[in-house]
Amino acid sequence: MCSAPLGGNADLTAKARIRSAAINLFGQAGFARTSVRAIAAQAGVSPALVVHHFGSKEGLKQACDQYVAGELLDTEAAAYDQDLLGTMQRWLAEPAAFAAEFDYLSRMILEGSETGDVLFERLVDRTEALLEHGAQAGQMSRFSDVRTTGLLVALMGLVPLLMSRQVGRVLGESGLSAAALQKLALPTLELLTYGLYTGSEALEATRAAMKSVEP
Amino acid sequence: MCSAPLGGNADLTAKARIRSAAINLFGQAGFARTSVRAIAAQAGVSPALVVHHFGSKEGLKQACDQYVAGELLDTEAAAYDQDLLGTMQRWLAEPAAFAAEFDYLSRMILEGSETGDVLFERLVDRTEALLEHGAQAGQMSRFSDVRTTGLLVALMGLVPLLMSRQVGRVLGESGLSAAALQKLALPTLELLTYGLYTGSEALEATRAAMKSVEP
DNA sequence: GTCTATATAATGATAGAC
DNA sequence: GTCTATCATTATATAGAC
Repeated sequence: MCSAPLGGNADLTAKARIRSAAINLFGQAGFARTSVRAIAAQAGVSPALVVHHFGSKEGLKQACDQYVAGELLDTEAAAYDQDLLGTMQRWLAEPAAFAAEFDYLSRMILEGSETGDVLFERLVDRTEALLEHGAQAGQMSRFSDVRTTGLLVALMGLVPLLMSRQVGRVLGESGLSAAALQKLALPTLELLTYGLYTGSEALEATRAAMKSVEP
Repeated sequence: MCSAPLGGNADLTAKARIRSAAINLFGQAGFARTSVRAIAAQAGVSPALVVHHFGSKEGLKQACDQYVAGELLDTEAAAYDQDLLGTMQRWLAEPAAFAAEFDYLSRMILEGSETGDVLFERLVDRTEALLEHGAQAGQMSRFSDVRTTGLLVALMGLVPLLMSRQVGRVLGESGLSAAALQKLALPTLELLTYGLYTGSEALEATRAAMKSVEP
């Protein structure tokens, strides 16, 4: 609510317009495939001004990283301390006002920026804490390795965002639209509630296989 | 077994050496960040020869796509018709002889090549079939939307490969090593066996929330 | 702060000799 | 098939006027 969605750029300062354009283009095409010229063109300024404000293309990227990470953490803090998966899905359900930021976030995590790595690790931390809390409250299963399980659950929550193109393709939607999320919600909950296997044969088989290797 | 792992390149033809170098470098750094010159250098040939054999950088990429996809499907066919998740984990457990191909496969899926998209859709198809078979045999749960559940399970199996860097980071391993896979195996099976939630409250809440939106 | 003009380097691709 | 040499384009970044 406090953060202005991108899009109506006319009244922003040139610096903010450049950053906004960069978030858009980096998010759409990735860092390497996006030129300073293209960013300048979309922002309606000269290429030189981009460098003047951000030092270099790399500097611009880091500014974008910081900005998006900040937006994310602010909004996250504002939206009570509920689980992150729910929070993210709430954002995603919004009328795509934050679509550009989410595309950028996806690139940030996929293209290996330091800020993205830190953000991801924080997500795993929170998910792990969520699992511990849920287990204590009796609402969630107890797992032998909570850290790794937290990693897996965090990945499950994140992967539709990271692979929005393929998810959209399979579901017959364009990207991670509201309709696509709608289709994902129930199956995700079913899978997390019933599990995939009806019995523990697969699990026991894996346990046995691992014991025979590890002595 | 029938496919020669990369690495010992000395006895290959120049064309094969170029393709091998390209798979390595594209897999490590991505398509846009890898130059034809760098590929030529690693293959020990001139940049011009790369273009001579493959027409263009884009042509080289498509040749790599086809090659890796072919390797994958061949090996897949050879390894009886078991489930893909198991097959992939078996490959991944190999002493990293196929590491380059897997890095490339990851790029292929993440960077949106047509071949990668087709490969992914096939993976979802197989996973869906696996779910149907498992449900009929009584070994797997029945889901309201088998297609979407197949998508989710396929994503779960694929995501450690696609995010090997972050997974390695969190697990204290370098990338998706054999040790990292070892750490992932049991928690994955636990999650798929017990599910995350002990009760169906979360599921029912989602069902209710969706009914109130959809009419 | 913002521009035009330009330096400098790297890129993908071509021409033609061997 | 393979090379050297080179072209044309594009990239990031700088210099300096306004």
